[in-house]
Amino acid sequence: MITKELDCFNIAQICDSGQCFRMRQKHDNTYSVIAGNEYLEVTQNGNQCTFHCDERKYETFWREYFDLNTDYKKYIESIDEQDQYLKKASEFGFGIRILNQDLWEMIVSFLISQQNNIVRIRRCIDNICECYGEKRFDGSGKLYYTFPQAEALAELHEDALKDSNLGYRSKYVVRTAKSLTEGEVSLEAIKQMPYKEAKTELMKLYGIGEKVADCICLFALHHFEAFPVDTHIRQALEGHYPDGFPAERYNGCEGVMQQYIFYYELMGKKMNK
DNA sequence: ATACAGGTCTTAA
DNA sequence: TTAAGACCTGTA
Repeated sequence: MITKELDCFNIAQICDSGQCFRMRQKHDNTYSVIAGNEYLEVTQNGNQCTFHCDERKYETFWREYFDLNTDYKKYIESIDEQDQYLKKASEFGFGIRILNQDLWEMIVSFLISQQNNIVRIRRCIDNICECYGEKRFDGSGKLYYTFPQAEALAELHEDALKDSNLGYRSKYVVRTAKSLTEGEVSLEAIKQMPYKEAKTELMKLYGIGEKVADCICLFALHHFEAFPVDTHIRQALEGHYPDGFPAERYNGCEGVMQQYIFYYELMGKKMNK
């Protein structure tokens, strides 16, 4: 177990920010997450964060995963004093971080996310992990499933994932898996590309449009200049930025601001009611 | 009941 | 180039 005192880190906010669909609340202050081949539980009390793993795993995997080398306070402090809306949003979601998640997993996750709600997205991803992923046990015997490889999904019939509750998105995932295993598009190449090139390349995949491509760029490739615009963000922009979001001012960290806004729109409203 | 979820693709003007 | 329609399914 590793305990750290962390600023701008709140596991509950990260869990609810809708970028990782394999993170859950376990108990009051404890959350679980599955990433790559690993399972982790995190307990947080105030600034004290306990990672239930050994130091080596923390240093070689989870530190990078949670983006703990990045100073988010710097981004929050860079917010325009005049912009009360963004200031409130960042105060509300001060502990959000942009995770470093697996590229293939984010492609599938955000293909599924379109025109969908977060509860069902989670269920869909659980389903395909249990159906096509591999069984694993963590140190204390806890069973979990890894995210399936592209090869496992590429061989399916285009409608096969309807059984996993994907609906019409089934063929998007299967065809995309095929494109990747056949080498039509290379994930390793995409990882080396700058933002705009990577986005263009991702949009060659069936079912990936501008919004989903931006989510993938932000959550897997760590391109902070990506600013995904979905229905919630569009509403917020119409209400608070009639002349457009001041992207120039937040050049290079638009995606971080997007997350504060998204979380504030999603969770802030829920708490008002 | 009807609209809407972290949209994209297809088809027609 | 733009705009309407279709698309799975669950929830409020």
